[in-house]
Amino acid sequence: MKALKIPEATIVRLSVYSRFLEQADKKGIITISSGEIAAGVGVSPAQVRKDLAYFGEFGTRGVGYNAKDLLKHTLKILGLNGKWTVVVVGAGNLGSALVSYRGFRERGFDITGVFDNDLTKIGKRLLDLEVMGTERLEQVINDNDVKIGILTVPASAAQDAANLLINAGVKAILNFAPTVLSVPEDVEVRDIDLSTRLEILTFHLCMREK
Amino acid sequence: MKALKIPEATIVRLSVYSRFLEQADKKGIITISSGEIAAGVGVSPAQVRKDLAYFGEFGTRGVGYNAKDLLKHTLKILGLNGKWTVVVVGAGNLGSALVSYRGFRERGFDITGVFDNDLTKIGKRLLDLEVMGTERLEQVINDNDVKIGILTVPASAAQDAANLLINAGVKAILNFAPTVLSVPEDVEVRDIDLSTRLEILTFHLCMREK
DNA sequence: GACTGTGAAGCCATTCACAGCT
DNA sequence: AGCTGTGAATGGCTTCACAGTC
Repeated sequence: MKALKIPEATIVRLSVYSRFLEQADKKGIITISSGEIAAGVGVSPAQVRKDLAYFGEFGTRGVGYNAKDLLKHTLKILGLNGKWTVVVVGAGNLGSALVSYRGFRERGFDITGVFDNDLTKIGKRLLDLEVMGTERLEQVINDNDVKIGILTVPASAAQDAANLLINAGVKAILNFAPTVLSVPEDVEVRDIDLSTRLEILTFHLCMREK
Repeated sequence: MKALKIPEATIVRLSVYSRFLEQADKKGIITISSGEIAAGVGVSPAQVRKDLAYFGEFGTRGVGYNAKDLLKHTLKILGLNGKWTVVVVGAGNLGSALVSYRGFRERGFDITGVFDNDLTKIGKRLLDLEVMGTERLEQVINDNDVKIGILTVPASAAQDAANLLINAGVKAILNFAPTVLSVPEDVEVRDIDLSTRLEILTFHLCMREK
């Protein structure tokens, strides 16, 4: 079992398999084959087997995988055997929506702080949290051992906000601001660029009408 | 120049180049090189040239690209020379946030309807829109020639909502529900799975501490 | 001298096909 | 007979390197 160079696409699919296995397990399914998983998530059976094989031998030849077992393995691989505390910087519409997003909690993510430096937003209540000024960012991050930050500030404020997070000890950033962040190489960044996502669709719509 | 098989990654980058060029143009920059674009968006100069070359010869050897010109080309390629009307299905926190998301309007996307079948949400005001019941979906889509739908409903409701959109004539769906949609092959779907995005980060955090 | 456009090379991910178990 | 695990083949994207142009 060698965990040397794993394709990012494999990790993305692993997350999807993991959720699919959760459902299967809930339905009482005991044994599941690569073909069944593949059909459920829309990839090829060979892809499922290859992806899993990066991390070990979880199945039984001639039989398949034990659903509950494989679920545990996928969660472990993704680092989801435990809670993660997360902070959100940017308490606009998007940031506020993410604080209430159930999908995060269901997968073990706990948002422990929301920050903004807009005075009109500070003090606003979101679920059981109150929007704080960014001067309290460092303290909250230290107190709760936060390793992950979500950035939902305007592009113009994104680099500054990222620097605050990084200085306070955050090691991973999910960036919704449509801008390229520069960060030290021990910090992981992934972007979610909402407009770009829509533009992929418009591109294809245009292609088709030819 | 033939536009036969263009990598999805190229389209994603094109969207990023396009936004970068908008900023450059705003700053009064007339001429820009592949190296400058590359530095601005974090890719290699060769990648920039290769991406652009899929669609034509936009530059001048020995000189570079005309910023305004190239901007226009990229927008045209992405289908952004004009407005796109969009509907949002699911008026929860996330759907509501997207209705107000400025990034969409800045790139020519106009949200013309928000729908839900939760009676407590119908009638709620979001900017200049009022949340409607899904029975009015088809009419709004037809009246406004809507080709794009954004899905922000729970996973359990996603396939039904997608079917409504497709039956009404929508040809592209941006799906935030963590589930695999089945759609006819003339409909484009792209997923944004927020939890998966975070899980990529936790995976890497776990790798690192070894 | 500087920079684009592009064929060729290199690299990485997916698919194939089959040996190995049950 | 059925299904996993995997080396080999394939396919596709990125990088290289240079000819072509200003």
